[in-house]
Amino acid sequence: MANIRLSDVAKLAGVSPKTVSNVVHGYAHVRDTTRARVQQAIDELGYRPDVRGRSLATGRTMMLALAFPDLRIPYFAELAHVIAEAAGERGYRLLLEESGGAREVERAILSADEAGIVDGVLFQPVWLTSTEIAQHRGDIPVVLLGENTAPLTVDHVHIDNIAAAVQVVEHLAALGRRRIAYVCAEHPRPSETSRLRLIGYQQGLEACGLPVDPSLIVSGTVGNADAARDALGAALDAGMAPDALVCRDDLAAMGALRALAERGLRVPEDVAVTGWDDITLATAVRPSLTSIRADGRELARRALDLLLERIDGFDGLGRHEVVGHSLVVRESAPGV
Amino acid sequence: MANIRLSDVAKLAGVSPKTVSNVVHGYAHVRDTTRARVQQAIDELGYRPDVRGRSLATGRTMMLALAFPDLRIPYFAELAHVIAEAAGERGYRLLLEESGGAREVERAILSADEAGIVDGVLFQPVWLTSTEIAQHRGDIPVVLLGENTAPLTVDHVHIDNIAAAVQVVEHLAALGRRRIAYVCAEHPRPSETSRLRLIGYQQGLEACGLPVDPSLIVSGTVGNADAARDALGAALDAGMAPDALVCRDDLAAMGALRALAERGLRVPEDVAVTGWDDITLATAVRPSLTSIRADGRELARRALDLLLERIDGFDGLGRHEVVGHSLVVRESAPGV
DNA sequence: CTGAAAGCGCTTACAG
DNA sequence: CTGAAAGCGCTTACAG
Repeated sequence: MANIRLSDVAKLAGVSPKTVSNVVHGYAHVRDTTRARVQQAIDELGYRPDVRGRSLATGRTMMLALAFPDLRIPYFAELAHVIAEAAGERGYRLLLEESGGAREVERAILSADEAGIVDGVLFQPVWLTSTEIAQHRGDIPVVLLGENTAPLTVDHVHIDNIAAAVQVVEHLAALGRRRIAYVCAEHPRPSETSRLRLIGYQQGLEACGLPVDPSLIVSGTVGNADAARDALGAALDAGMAPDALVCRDDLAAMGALRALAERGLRVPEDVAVTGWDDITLATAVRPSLTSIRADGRELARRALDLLLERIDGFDGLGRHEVVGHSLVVRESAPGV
Repeated sequence: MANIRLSDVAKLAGVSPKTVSNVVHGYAHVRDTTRARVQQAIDELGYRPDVRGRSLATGRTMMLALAFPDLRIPYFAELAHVIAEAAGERGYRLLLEESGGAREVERAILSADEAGIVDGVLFQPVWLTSTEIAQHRGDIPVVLLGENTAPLTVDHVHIDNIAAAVQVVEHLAALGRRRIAYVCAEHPRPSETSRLRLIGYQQGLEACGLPVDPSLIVSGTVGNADAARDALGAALDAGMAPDALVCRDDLAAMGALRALAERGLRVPEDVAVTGWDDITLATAVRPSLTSIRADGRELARRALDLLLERIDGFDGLGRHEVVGHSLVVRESAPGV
């Protein structure tokens, strides 16, 4: 069963390839009778246009890549969903690429040794430095996502992590909490995301007139609830006695919830807890999580707009856009 | 900055396109000096082969699609991760397509009105019937995932849902539980997945000599922890008094945990709870979830093997393969 | 409003 | 071991 080509349709309908193409793309200025004849030939043969031919001819693949650490981390899966949806609305398919949070994979993603797969890349790096990013993927447009430092030449969309962290600390301080710990800080070197959240945490403490106490910083692996549970558990057993926890993300918060419960500490009565990302399951755990929520749809919209402008030829300096966030208050750290 | 083509490399190296192609693909039988000269030209020009040209010429896109309901459901995100990894090992990229669990989108996925995007499709349908599936996607090979009924002509990989559900019930019965409820059954019409799990649930009860009590079936929306919490909560408030819960999936189990805790019921002392899928977060909640775990890597391996055989021209009847599963015992329904 | 020709970037027999 | 030619399936100016 050989594939049916556009020329087969043209032959059957008795028109030129160009006319078939016009009908397929719904161009105006095709005589109605001609259009009907072509459409009938298409239906009769079961013709389905081949995107490779089109792509080679137009130079566009109508496919975008989204590169990020790991699909198994709920925040990224949910982000991918939103971006795929937004891309679809703009006529683009979305190809997901997982870096595994590995520096060399991130580098490989940017230096893509094959061309013609996607028209542009949305990239959320963890480890790549600004300089490395500057030498990007052939000449495919790239827009950076997340709280990294972006080179001057590259577009970048993110939320204000520092402000969000300050907000979290202020919320906890307003609840009367004084010994506000941070869980987990990556060890030994924090990612840019972690760094900004830590800065905001410290800034928030200072703004509230609370002492910054290094013994309240819990180090540990990020992106893993069980690791957070273990790290916090060890800290608690070693005598740390916080009355609130700023968790780096909701996964850490979930692990923290376990560690606290296992030690008979009540949330929020004894220890208030906040998460970050507001993943779907934040409302499913008990107590439900107070969390920082980025405006995902807005993030997707802005990032895509910037990327499509690049694809359309915009060649100016990198744009840096800040997307809104909010503190969603739930049981784990209720309002006053 | 026009793209560099293979012919540019050929010209610079002073060889034919064929030779460049040979070098790019690492074919043997290219003189070493020639290879070196070509490689130097490639590096010098920064040549990156264009996959569309290759794809058009070979007929292969080296891309596969994975179609399923929703990336935001942890089980699917984790499945996608495993399959993407396995596909990568075989030299294929994976394109994700979300159906949103909508029948018409599922149909559109299978009848794909564009050709040349992927070489084959891994498809986990929710609503499509066997007959509808039989008329599939142009002539692209399809392998079905999950517990649906597959047409005789289509390959199919799944776990034994009925046996797994029986196993769950037997585990709970061995703990001495007698009033084992099921959460949630889709209302009004269950998906094939739900149907099989319900059958196994009933079969398990009968095997254990326990009465099948329709009042212990909680109906509700699937794939949403909060919906499960509300549905179970309403049932409990209406007087249902189970001593164990077979939850349709881990999300339902998480919702159930909340509903129980909110009513002062202890898990597992008062009510034992089991989930299904063994998502990563199953170990993060408290109590951790006893859950059915499909062998995901095996599932990915078998499904991909079948699909690649089809792509290579195998044209026999549909193969149906059953992949292993296990009951992972944790706190929510411990061993005896 | 429609047609004929060239080209997008590769690979694949077929010669040599 | 390497070359020249044709073809994969589309679209895009350019004519008419």
